[in-house]
Amino acid sequence: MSNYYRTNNCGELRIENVGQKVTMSGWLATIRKLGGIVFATLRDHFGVTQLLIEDEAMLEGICKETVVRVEGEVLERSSKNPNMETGDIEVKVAAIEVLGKCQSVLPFEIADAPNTKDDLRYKYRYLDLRNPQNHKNLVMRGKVLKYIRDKFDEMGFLEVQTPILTSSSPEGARDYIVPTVFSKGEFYALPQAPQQFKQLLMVSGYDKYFQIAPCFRNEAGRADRMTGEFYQIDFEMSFATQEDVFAVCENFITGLYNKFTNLDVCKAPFVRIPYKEAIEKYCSDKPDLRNPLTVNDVTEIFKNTEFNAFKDKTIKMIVAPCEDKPRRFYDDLGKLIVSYEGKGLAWLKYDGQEITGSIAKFVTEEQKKALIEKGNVKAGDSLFFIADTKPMAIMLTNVLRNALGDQLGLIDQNKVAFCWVVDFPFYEINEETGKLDFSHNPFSMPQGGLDALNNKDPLDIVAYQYDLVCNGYEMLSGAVRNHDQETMVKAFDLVGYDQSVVEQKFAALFNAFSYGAPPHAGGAFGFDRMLMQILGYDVIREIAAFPLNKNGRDLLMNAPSKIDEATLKELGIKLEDK
RNA sequence: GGCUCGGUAGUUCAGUUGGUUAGAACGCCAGCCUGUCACGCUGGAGGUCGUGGGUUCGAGCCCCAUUCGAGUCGCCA
Repeated sequence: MSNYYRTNNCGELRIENVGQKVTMSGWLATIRKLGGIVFATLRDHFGVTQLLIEDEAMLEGICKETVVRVEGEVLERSSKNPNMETGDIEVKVAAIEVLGKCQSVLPFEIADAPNTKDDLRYKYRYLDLRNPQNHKNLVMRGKVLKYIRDKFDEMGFLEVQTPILTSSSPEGARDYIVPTVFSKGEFYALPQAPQQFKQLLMVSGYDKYFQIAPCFRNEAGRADRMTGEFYQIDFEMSFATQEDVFAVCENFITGLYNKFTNLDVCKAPFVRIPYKEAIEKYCSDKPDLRNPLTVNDVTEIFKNTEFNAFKDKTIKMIVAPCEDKPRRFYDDLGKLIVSYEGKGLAWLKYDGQEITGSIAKFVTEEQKKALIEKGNVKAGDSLFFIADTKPMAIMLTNVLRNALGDQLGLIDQNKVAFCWVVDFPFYEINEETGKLDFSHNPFSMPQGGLDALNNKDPLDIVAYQYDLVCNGYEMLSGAVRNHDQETMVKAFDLVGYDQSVVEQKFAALFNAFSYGAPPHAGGAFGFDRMLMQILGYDVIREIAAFPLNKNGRDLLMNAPSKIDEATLKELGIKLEDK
């Protein structure tokens, strides 16, 4: 492409172009005046090229980040810069034209953008994105999106766009609601996920669907969780089993990570860990398998203890090599546990001969022996104990395991460890009501089907429900769906809902299943979180073009914002006085 | 909604037990400088210390309230 503005972009000129007359346009990234001679750099989407300006007067009134068009000749540099792709050449400028003026004082320096406070960066995101590293992240996002579309296409999936304006869903997160002039007092909701639509597409016979789907949840964000809106790689397959889904995902995800990272990606098929085992072994349903530490349940060993802190508690133990760790190390871990509302952290040390430590005097010789055997304790190991109610003990032990792995340097940052967590329980006892409730997705298929629902203890039923976990992050959640009306009615019956409730709450899907639904299964990857990991960030907003802050505020466009009285009236909305 | 941390120059930060005129680096402006690439040197401008109260002879610093931001818990099937 060659036009008035440019014959070449700022990233492409090399030594073989020396002697050519060129025109280039871009932003003046740096200006270095040496007296009589000026070096500047010109930056665009493609790269950076050095300009040589022999008459300082040509830059009169022009400051950094001004958009200019320059004409000149490509020269070989007398002092080359091996750190620059275009570092062998420079363009000797014959003429400069200002295309876009710039203020002399910027809110922050472009080169230093990543070190600026986030709120300022997002208010001036268009400047922040000029920073070459930040700029590249968005380019990578585009490339990853293209890879995903190509790959799913290649695997036989059809991309279908499902509605953004839809109805409020009765479960899950809070919805964003949207008023309309067509019907005062009624509202659309933005989809939290295209769940029902994609299942309906299976009923329509599209066989394999996918979508890079915008999803909306009216909940506050976190460092690793987008506020408001985010994207899922959503897919569904007809006539597919759980294993078919796993094969598709493993093929896709290993290909993706191998193409876009230099990390050591574990080979497919990935380890499958039943939910129950994950909780026992790691105290987590999303274990970081790079962390070699595992959990021992030692409740039995302390069954008759006189130690008050352990009495009638669930007691979990982690054994970790902590030789040479100072007292402070243990105290800080204790503080961490307390910050999660734990009572504290008990610990012991083993030197090969003796067991000592904070709670040693409360532990009998017999118990010490049993602990050493149970935890396969070696000289130099420390034993950490969490004693609490069962749910708290599990939560706290997970915190402890992650902290130990991190602080003892046990986690290989170069590795990508995937695993499937499978066989999630279908039902659980609701903590508040004490009644039976769905533990996850009421639409997933209970293993054993109708027969299991009729004949098994509900708490023993597991679902064809699965999570793909990567380095401790939940990367995908999915299920084999329940596509049978009778089974669905029974599933809801067990938690006390009669058929009318199902018909009412999930009318479209329930009705559709009465017109011939294929067995189907699928899932959805969290796209943003995946990309964050691929690009090596731990703040998810970094990899979105124009992110909301954690409170859902768009600092650049100033959204959400008030709307005028006339519009409100048209929508039939009255605001409460504050 | 709870808890923790933070808001001082355009930016990133320092600011001692409360005590003269609130500092540094980078950036900006001016001058000098012909091979820089984090150019260099000299000088200069730039601050309602988030906001509102209070304590005190005196507050960037202590107290109360409030607001904004970050992290986290709740929440996110």
